[in-house]
Amino acid sequence: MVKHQDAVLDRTFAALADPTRRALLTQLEERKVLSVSALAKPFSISLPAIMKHLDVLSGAGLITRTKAGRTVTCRLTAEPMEQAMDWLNHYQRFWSERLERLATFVEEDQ
Amino acid sequence: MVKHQDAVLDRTFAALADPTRRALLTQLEERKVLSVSALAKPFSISLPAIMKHLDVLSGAGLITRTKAGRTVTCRLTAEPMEQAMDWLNHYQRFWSERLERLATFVEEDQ
DNA sequence: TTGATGCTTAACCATATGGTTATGTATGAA
DNA sequence: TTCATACATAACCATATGGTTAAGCATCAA
Repeated sequence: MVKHQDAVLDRTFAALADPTRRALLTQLEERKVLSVSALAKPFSISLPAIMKHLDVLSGAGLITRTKAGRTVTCRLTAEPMEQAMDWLNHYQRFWSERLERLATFVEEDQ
Repeated sequence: MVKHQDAVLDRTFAALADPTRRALLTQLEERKVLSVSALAKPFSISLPAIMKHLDVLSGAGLITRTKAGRTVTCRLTAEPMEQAMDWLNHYQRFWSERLERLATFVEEDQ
């Protein structure tokens, strides 16, 4: 059942592939919680466009939204990023190997 | 000039957002170099579909293709993944902080 | 209660994405 | 030379994506 994990990576990487969405996440990392309108303010695109980005982000589980009165506050839930990191980490080992092999080629040690 | 780096992340994350492309990269990590047709064999989709995925991967700089005679061999170039890792790493610090704060709440140490 | 604020939904649009089949081109083998 | 192999290109299709404007619905303040 790798399928489910696959879908998580699909949604996580797809969510991270847009600069506006990465900027939204960065905002949320700097100032812990923000309302939807506060999040939207720095951007030149319309509110509905921001809403769609937030839908994608919460669909990927990267943020959570809680409604209090008429304002919705967003906060990071960075856990899915950990899975993305784990996947990429596999390849970090690949570069490391390449670098090590290069190093071994120059000087012999164990 | 963050714009250029932005585009690299766009293309890298977008490339990684597809399970077929991730599978292709995994193939290339396991068996160092592979021809296009060898890469395509395990998949049920058509060769042109695979070719398009390879275009995306090399467009993101994640693979390089070299032609020898009539066969094209592909190999990993994992460097752009490092940038993706760096970006995600920023957020790993965020989780770590949260976990540390939780830990500090339980037991006091420096 | 009236109106502004904060978010949501709907309808629409252009372009991108991920796939197909069909056809073309160059190379290697017989 | 002839044919199969290995890859490339073209034309097409359905759906997804990222944006818009317009309109709607709660809620808080006056």
